[in-house]
Amino acid sequence: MPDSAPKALHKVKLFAGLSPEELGKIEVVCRYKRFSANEQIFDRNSKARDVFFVIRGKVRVVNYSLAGREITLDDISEGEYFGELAALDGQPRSASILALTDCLIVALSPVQFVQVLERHPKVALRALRRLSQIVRRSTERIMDLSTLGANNRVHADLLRLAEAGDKKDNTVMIRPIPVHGDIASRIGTTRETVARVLNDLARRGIVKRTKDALVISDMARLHEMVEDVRG
Amino acid sequence: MPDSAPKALHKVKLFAGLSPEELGKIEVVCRYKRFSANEQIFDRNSKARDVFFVIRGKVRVVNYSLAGREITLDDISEGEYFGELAALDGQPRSASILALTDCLIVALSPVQFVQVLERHPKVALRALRRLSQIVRRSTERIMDLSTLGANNRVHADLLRLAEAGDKKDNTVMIRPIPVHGDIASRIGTTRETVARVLNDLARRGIVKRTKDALVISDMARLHEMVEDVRG
DNA sequence: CCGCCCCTGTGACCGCTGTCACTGACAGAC
DNA sequence: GTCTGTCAGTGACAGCGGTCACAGGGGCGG
Repeated sequence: MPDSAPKALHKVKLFAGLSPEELGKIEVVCRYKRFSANEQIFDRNSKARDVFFVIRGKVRVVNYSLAGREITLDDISEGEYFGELAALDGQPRSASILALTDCLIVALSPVQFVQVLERHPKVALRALRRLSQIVRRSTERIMDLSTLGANNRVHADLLRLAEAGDKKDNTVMIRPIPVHGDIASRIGTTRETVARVLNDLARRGIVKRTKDALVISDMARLHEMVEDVRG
Repeated sequence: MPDSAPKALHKVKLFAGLSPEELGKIEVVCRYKRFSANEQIFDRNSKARDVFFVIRGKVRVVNYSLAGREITLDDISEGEYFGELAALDGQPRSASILALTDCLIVALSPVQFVQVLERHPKVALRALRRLSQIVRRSTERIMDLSTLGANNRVHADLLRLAEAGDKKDNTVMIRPIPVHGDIASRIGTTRETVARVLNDLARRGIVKRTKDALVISDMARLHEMVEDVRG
């Protein structure tokens, strides 16, 4: 067992507040796994039902259209988890998981997972809140896809990225510079469209691309551009 | 208190398995409400956090774009509930609720709701499974919106409607006949597009409209039509 | 320092589909 | 029976944006 084995679970926010003994009991029934960047962790429709906790690294929840188009559903960071859906309802996996970086993951069987939830109401509540969050994000996305055009979706996505950036009044630095293809895959359009929109915004002086950051210099105007067409 | 007051909660599937006394304890802290068809039950972004159980009637979860376009997110029937998101995470409501028919609803405060979940792990698990189901449906929808054209989304929606219809080999009766505008609002397109697609399918002999049902006479072909363009 | 590969920028084309503007059916109200 | 409102069917049109095809550019391994 690798050095990181003992007490990897203390990084898992879902289990915050559990006593060390309780954590230990869970830990002994977990299996450790390592994945390298770009490795597929599991595939949509596969049969296994384990829940996976990301101890180190970052993974992406994706799905592919039959045409091969890749749609990003979510990114999952250290301390979070994935695979609950199948563990909870016994259905096949609803999406595929891709390691974005080298990862250390621990896997818990569905039966054990459910036991933990039953024994620790606080944990169950935390799981409920997380699913709530996912539902909220999904419905926002459905609204965007249903009511906005492709270029407004780019604007909306920039605003979302800006949430996580270095804010300062009307300007925000987004770092690292997002890859166009990634944005496209999140919002359901093409790399080309993203590039065109970004350049259009640059020409209007709303965003700027520096060496290592994407700078939104006029958040207010960006906001308006989304609202306008929604209206 | 109306005749339907005593023991309305036994209709709520979420609480299945609770003893009559336990149910009673929950029931006494509930408030009864009636709504008429087309009445707004609550609005997106409103501040109240109650969970609502549908005792009789049917409601629709909707959202409106700033342009006024109505997007249907889900329909909720007797025995189900809505409003959990806000109750769980304290955020504003993520969507509006519209009564489709006259309804009898009981409301439970967020605090009480959470207490029930904490005291009854089985109930919490059921809630988790329900959210899982919602997440699955949402991601399917996101995939459809991101990868399919408008008319293929109509095909896909017909297939979904067919799931709930009278199946018999290759033909399915869908009753009552869905209103075009409703389909459009679910899949993010317009009434006109739905009409055109349906008539196109009729001309090809794949669906037929009878007095009181929409008959899909060639499920297989319909399936192919979706797969083809996905591929 | 040379290739290579991944990312970006842009033009041309054209098909899908949303919008607008009507017509027509049907059903319930009075 | 007539009126009115809701739902359905269809044509014309234009514009968004997906697709294809290249041209750079910058970083990294060897």
